[in-house]
Amino acid sequence: MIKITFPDGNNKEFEQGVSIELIAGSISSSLRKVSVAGIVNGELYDLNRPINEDAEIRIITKKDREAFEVLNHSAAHLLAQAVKRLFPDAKFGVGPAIREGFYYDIDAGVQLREEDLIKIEKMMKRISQEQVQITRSEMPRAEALEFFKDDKYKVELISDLPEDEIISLYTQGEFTDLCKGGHIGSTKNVRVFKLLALAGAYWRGDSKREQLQRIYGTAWYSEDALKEHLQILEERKERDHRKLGKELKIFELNNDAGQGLAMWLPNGYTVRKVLEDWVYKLERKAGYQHVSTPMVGTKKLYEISGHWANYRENMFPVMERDGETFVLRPMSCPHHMLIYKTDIRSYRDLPIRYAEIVTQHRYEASGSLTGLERVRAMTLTDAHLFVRKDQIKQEVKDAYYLILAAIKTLGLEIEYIELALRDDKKGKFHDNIELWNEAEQMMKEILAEEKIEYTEMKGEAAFYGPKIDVQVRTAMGHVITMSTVQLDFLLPDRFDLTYIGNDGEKHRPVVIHRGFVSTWERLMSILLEQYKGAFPTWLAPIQIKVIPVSLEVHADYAKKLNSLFIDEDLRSELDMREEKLGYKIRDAQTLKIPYQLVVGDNEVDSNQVTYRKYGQKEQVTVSVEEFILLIKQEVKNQIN
RNA sequence: GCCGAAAUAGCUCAGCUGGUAGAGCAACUGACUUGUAAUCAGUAGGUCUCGGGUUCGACUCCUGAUUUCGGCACCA
Repeated sequence: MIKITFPDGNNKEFEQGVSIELIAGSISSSLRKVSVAGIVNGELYDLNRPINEDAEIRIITKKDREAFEVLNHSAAHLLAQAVKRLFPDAKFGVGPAIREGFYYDIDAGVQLREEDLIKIEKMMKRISQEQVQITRSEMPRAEALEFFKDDKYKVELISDLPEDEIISLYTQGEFTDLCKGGHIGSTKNVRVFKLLALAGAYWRGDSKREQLQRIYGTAWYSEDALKEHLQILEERKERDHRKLGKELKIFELNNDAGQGLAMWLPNGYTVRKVLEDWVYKLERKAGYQHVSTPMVGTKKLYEISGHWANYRENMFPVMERDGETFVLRPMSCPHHMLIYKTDIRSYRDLPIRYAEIVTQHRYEASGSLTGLERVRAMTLTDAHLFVRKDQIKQEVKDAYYLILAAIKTLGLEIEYIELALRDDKKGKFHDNIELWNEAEQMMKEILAEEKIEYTEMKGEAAFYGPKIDVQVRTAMGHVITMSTVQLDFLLPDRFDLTYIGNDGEKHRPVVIHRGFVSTWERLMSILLEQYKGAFPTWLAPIQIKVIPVSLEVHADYAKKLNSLFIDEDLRSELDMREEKLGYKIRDAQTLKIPYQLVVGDNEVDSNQVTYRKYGQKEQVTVSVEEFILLIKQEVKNQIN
């Protein structure tokens, strides 16, 4: 007999070799029906996998997050089996469950086309109907290498496992896959699914290696759930900043201007200017000094910093004149280093915080360009903090909390905080391991002291140091970096930055690089998606639309109001077109203008306004003074 | 950059198996003069992304390029 302990601490004796399915059944038959797998001593177990020793278990039912993973993982196997039937030469990379479904990386022997997905999906349905048992087996590593000898990808995966590893396999009918599990028992349980996309994906994420074809799909426990998911995918398109940016006239991308070179339209630039002014004030209050530096610099400048060696491929082509070579500035740290050097610095001067609204150019790979999210010319408020070592922690924390406050004001949700560290594999990191360890250790201490939860990302650091990245999720489901605080012990060295300590000796300052709320371009894309284009009043390009009921009778009053609002520093527009009232109202609503004012006899007679707030049905009538007060309060408090 | 797909009027889209294009909205003109999501009528608008080819004839088929989209890689 073995002892099975449940999550609530209770335990019960079972025969050795009992399974999750049997345990669930012993509790109730209804529980058994909704069970899909179990966690046994921290490991994911199939329903029928024997449990041979005392164990803490948790039964996973269809409602649990893990159940979705199990189903989708099995769907990936089903996909592979179907591909193998249709393309017998097919070889397989990896096929995991992901956040919203699954994928499998496949080398089908031929180039798959999108229309093949239909055939593959049909085959999957057929295999599902065959109700093939999915069974687990284990074999020693050497045997597994022999078993998979025809699939070079699997061989490579197995070869990377330790010598003494027992390899687990899952077999369904004629198809066997290398896999840790767990799975869902039978192909009949993978009934509701849809293949969504065909894409390229480099083997092992390495662009120097072969490119496999990745098929994405999603599997659910019911038709309704699948339908709902597909509905969500549709609705996301409504939030897409590219669509909203066009509808609301925020920005324009035109090939004659150049790929990834966005133009800000009046509405977009208005929002950007509000953001710029806001951030400028925040930085001033936080003790930053603003500087301004040129958009072009010598190649030499970036050779000193090390950016030329690391990123020359991602810079715009060089310009040469009179024996000098120039580049369009891809970032601003070198300039700020030089500004630091304009004077002898004392330990009493530090920290020095330079901020700048910087336009920078990067020749991003064509395939990575995405609306305003990823562009080749971008403007951001960049900052470099020059600090003593004993000031690092406080300055990093202050910078971090300033970022957090800003993100909160913008009403954005943080997906997670990432600590980007170096790893041994990539060659880009500078080679002073001692400095690296010190910097990484300090970042970890800061995060621990502030009780900030974070995810470690090895190999994601900048070449000069570790960084704390604030990640947000876009409407389309991508995670992108919003803000960053980076610790840099390298560039001060390269630029030979010094300050005089209280010992009278020269010391090296440390630089903290800070990206505040990404670039204005990317921030705009995030905000558009966040607000679905309905900007809060303080950001809205047009805050008020004044609509006279009758052009003849109410035009003067409408004009008077509009001028009054503009004098009060509010962004108001007048709709004097010869159109029907309903038409103008619809137009104002479509443009998602926060305050829509319809003025007619009632308002003229009483010197009042009747407003309708965007997103609300009700109409409110107040005095003009009251309205101005109300809206100014809202702007001042940056209410979302 | 790589893999897959797409490109038709300012915008959103239709256009069957090849016979040189159509709708709605927007624009313009005129009429209507309006109290909370589209008034009516008319006019104009297109090298069907750009080259090359097949064909009597190409928006449609083939081919090359460009851009966009979905991914991958990259992201100082």
